[in-house]
Amino acid sequence: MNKALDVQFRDEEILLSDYNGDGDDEFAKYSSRKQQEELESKRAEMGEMREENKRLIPTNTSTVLSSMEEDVDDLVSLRLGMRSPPPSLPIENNKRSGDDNIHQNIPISQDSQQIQVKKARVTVRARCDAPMMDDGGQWRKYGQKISKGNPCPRAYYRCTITSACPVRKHVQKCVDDLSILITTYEGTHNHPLPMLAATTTRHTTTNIL
DNA sequence: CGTTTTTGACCAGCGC
DNA sequence: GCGCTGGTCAAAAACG
Ligand SMILES: [Zn+2]
Repeated sequence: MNKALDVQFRDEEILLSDYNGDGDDEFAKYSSRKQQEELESKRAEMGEMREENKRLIPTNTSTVLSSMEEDVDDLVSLRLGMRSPPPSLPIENNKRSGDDNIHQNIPISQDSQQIQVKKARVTVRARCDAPMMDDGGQWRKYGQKISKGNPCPRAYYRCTITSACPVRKHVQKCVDDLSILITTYEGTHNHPLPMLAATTTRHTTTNIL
């Protein structure tokens, strides 16, 4: 149908590299969410743009292509659009009321594999001219550096929705296509994210579905 | 007046 | 040990 979007989707893969999982559940959830979000955006591009979506993407058309990258190992293989729900892992959705669900049940060194699932890292490649796309979150820039192999500087942001949110993100222009922004989210929020959820044809319920 | 951005300083890790 | 690089801090400026 609408091939439209003159945007050339390079590839739509979700890039998700996860490192230690301090609560992989959360991480997974987060990722899913993020992906979903991205999907929404993408869909928006597709033409299903809804007001809410518009809200997310104000003035720039951003094509979101996510890519998946398993750095360490495939501890978690999340796939956009086709998530495989853990068989016996109901995940209570975000019952983060306590917010510290803490991973007390960490699978003890799974088979001596590297247990480095602690920090979630989600990289999203989006096409947009604006210096930064609005993902619906609140971020405070805390630094900027010019990397060596890149003409463009990299900006560092930190989540300010709550005072103690460990989530950081940094955006950088792609070297190949200056029109593409690479946004990398790192960490997991410890508070409910506003936004998202609306539109949803699906119930707001947290999904996981 | 509170918040965010800007920007150089500062620091830790790494390679030599 | 030294210098380079990437990442963060923090003071001042810029905004609303
Ligand atoms: Zn947050």
